Amino acid sequence: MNLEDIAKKAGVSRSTVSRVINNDRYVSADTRERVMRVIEEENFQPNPAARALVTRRTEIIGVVIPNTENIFFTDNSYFPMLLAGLGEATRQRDYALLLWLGELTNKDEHWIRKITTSRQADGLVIASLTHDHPLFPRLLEMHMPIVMIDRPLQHEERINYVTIDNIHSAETAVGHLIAHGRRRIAHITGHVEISDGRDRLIGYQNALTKAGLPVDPNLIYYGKFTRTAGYHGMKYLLQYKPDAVFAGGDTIAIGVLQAIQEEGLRVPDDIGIIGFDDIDVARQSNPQLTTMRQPVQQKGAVAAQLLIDLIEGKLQSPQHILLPTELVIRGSCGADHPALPLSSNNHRTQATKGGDVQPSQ
Amino acid sequence: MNLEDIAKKAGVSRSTVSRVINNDRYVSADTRERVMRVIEEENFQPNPAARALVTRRTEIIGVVIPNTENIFFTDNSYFPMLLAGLGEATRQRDYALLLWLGELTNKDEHWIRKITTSRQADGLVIASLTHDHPLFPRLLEMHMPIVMIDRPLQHEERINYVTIDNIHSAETAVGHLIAHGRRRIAHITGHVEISDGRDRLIGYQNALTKAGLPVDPNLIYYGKFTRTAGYHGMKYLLQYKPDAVFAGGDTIAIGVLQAIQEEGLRVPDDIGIIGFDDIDVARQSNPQLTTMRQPVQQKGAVAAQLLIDLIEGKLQSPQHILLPTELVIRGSCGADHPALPLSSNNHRTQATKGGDVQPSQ
DNA sequence: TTGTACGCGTTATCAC
DNA sequence: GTGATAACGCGTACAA
Repeated sequence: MNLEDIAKKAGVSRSTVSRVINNDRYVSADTRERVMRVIEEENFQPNPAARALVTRRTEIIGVVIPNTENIFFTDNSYFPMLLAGLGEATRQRDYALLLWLGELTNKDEHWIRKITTSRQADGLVIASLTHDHPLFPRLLEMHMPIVMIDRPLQHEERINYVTIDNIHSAETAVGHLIAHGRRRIAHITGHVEISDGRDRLIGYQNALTKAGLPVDPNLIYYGKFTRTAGYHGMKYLLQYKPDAVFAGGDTIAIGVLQAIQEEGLRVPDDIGIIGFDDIDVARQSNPQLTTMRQPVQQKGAVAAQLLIDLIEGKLQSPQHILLPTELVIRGSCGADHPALPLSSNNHRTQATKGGDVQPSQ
Repeated sequence: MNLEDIAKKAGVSRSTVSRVINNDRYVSADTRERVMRVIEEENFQPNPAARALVTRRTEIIGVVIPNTENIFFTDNSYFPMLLAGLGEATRQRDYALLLWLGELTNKDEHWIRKITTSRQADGLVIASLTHDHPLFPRLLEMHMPIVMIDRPLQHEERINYVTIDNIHSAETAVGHLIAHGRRRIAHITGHVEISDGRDRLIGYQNALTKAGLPVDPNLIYYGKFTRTAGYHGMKYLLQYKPDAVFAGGDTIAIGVLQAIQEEGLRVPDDIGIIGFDDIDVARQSNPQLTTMRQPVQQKGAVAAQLLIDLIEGKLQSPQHILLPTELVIRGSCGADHPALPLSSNNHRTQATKGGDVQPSQ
């Protein structure tokens, strides 16, 4: 079935059918109806390849998740939620979603080339790209629009991205611990090759400095966004007797909690914990995690919308979007109410008491 | 850049370039080399739309996850792992992956039509489709190959699928509880509109019957594959004093554990638990979950491979593939060693002692 | 308002 | 071995 067949059945020419399908104004009401009827009858869909060939648009957006090494799909729910947001927005705009899951193998070159030069998508959303990934330099040569999730660590000014204010959010989190009397606050970082990891470290340092506290290198453990990193990091850090830990992510925080409890110490009494993300696990631990919530699903949705706006020429590059975060206070930090003088100079980051509609442990 | 341009640069005709790209035998060694050089220089990739238009193949497989209602992306890691497997296999075969995330909205009709009739993919992998989903009847009219993950509850004989032997696996799990002295074994099901949920229920009943135990309807709670269902289901079931629970999935089991511990009862002493899946959370609870492991990632990979084989005509429909499962014994069932006379008549399902390389709580 | 004719970039079928 | 050339199905000037 093609336009020609439909045209014949409806007693019109092929171009008229095309006009009907593309909502061209210059079609009389009853021709349109007649054609529509046939289209419905035949359950006809125009051939996307033929269409793409002439319009040079596929109405597909590509989503690249470059580093899959377990973390992405087993250790936490960050990427799944991102995908949910991306999928939802993509669908609303009537686009399709091409998913590229990466891995660091030898075939990377072929994979990268396929992603960047094959015109299977009209644009790309790229999540959590490390600045040293071979894909990075290729992005700059590309002809289609790109939106990165997380602030790129190079060429920031030229690249579209959507993220949160990691630095300030981390400052707020650590500031909260300080405000509640913690003095030896440790930090376990996520991947510092990604701005999410790096900026939270910076925010941590800022908070200490602003409070007149020393930044002790011994209290910083360079990890990854995994439970295992949190666990081992904490085991290591315990020798330096921290009274609180700011974890670069909730998954890390879960590992931290486990390590602390294994040593017979109490959370939050002996050591307070604050996580980051507010993903599922934050509510499933005992005590539940105090954490800096970021709108992960919304990040995905906004990224997709932005990309499509770029593709359709409704917006011009570069676009930089910051989404709001929120400190959610639960049991792990030892303050059952928000400290008062927090984040007064930034309207994007607010401290609120975290509700919990889920069953609690 | 197109074939014509490359041809000009290489001093040959367009057809020759096409032959080189498609590895046609009838090209002399040095013409091939000359053409290849130009292709490399220009970083040329043939236009997929033009190619698809004539070959009628996109080299893209579609992956449909029909019901997204949170569960898929926040409550457990089943679908992410499936996706990891699908992505890996797809990539190995040099295909791309088009992801369709569903939701039950009014726009479904449009969405379904787009999936089934637009030729953007050469075939479809469909995960966990409920038998009452509007997509189901449409599948049967389709012209491209389809592989379902999970046994379809209708037209099983006509549809390709890859799954596990849920019935026998559930029997083995429950049999294990029985062998260790449990007599009042409850069951919280997953979605029984999916074979994964339904067949495990059947296996549960079979095991009881074979052991001469009564099947008490009061001990069966019809739930979903979520932690919340497990939690509420268990709260409800406690009035009937079960001494063990077979949970339809690990996520359910986590909710069960939480509910039991909240009531001051001990696992496994007062109530034993066996889960299903062996996803991440199974090792993160205290006690860790005894569970029936299924190879989720492999399910995805095998489904993708099967679909591509079908597309390329290497295999004929229908194909039914069963993957092996394995009982992993940890702390929650109260048996620190496998019971002896289990699963003796089925080589696909083995009982082994579960190792744990992860830090334990 | 509708129809005609051309071009999009490939592959495939012929000749040579 | 290689080069013309006819599809593939659609959008879109341009003509009517």
